[in-house]
Amino acid sequence: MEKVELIPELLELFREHGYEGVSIAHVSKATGLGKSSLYHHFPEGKEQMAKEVLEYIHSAVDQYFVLPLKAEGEPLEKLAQMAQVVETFYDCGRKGCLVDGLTIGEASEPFQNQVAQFLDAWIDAIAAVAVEAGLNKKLARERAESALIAIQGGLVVARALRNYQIFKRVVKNLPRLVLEGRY
Amino acid sequence: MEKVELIPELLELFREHGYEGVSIAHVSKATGLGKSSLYHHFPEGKEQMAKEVLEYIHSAVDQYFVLPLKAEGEPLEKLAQMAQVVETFYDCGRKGCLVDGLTIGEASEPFQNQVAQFLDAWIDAIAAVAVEAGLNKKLARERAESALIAIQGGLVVARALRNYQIFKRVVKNLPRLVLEGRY
DNA sequence: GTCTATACTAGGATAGAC
DNA sequence: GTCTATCCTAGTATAGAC
Repeated sequence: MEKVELIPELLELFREHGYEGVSIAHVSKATGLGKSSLYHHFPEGKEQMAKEVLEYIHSAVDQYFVLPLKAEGEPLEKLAQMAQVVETFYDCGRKGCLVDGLTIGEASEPFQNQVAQFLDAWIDAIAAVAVEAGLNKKLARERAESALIAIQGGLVVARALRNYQIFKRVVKNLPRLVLEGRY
Repeated sequence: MEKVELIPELLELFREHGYEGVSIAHVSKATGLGKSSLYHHFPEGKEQMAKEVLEYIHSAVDQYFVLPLKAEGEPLEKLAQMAQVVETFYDCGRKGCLVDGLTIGEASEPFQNQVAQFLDAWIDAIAAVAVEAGLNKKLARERAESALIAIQGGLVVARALRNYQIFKRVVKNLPRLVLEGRY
């Protein structure tokens, strides 16, 4: 098994169970590799696993969210497409999020910078689209923040109530939230 | 130390570290009680601790959020007061939330029902105020859900970016979010 | 690169004295 | 009701063979 195939597997584990909820034994079972093989690929253990997952996520966010938003296109249309990808990525809200799983607890402290980085990059890209659509900079940033708040909050509330329709509604309204300020 | 004084201490621990992030040793240190004393108060161990914290939170939500919203008063005014209490309760977003901490990971499964219950009670109370203000039932429910989504998402994003102004803005806009649908 | 075996630590929980 | 001492399991990590 190539290391590059390991990372998406680890991503699923971390976003489902959070950092402290994932044990090497879990990873071993999920990947089919023995503990020693895992330490061969990740000599610094679980912390390194999380860090490499975050690098992977950062580049995925760039590829699937940031770059398409920066491409040519109608603002509303680009946001609608982003919403589509968000829905898929989070499996309609069932999947949970790294922002959540990797910021809770003191064991998660080493990841805070990386999490903040990709989140900020995403917010910036949305804000740029809002500016493109005619909003002033300050308002654009606020709306972009609100979009991420809606996504993250939608994941938390949908999971807590086990009602994934809620997440679908949130995602569907994302373009309007950014461009009109409506939910 | 009375049991009733232990619960708020436990609440702080769980919302800061999440369920799996809290160890009995942590609890012992934070409360000053030895492990055996803790098991005297909570014979079923950590799981019981979390459950009693959730009971405590449920009654706190009733007392501080649900009842005031059900009392006589202007809808906008009642929501503004709720926002005030939310800001205090979460210490301007610094404190983290049980909905988060007690729904991540499989070890948290026993708490899902309790979490869903108090969250739902809170949403219902907000929706009732929205109906009072003239919104139809379906829209009122959606706006109330959006309010909780904004609170939870605000906590997650503010913590991740370590920018607590974001949470303050979210909270300040809560009444408008519910009654006008604006952020 | 993967395995088995093993060391070591931390976490959850209990027994029994005071 | 609290303590010390102890048990057991699960978790992290490493050694060394193949």
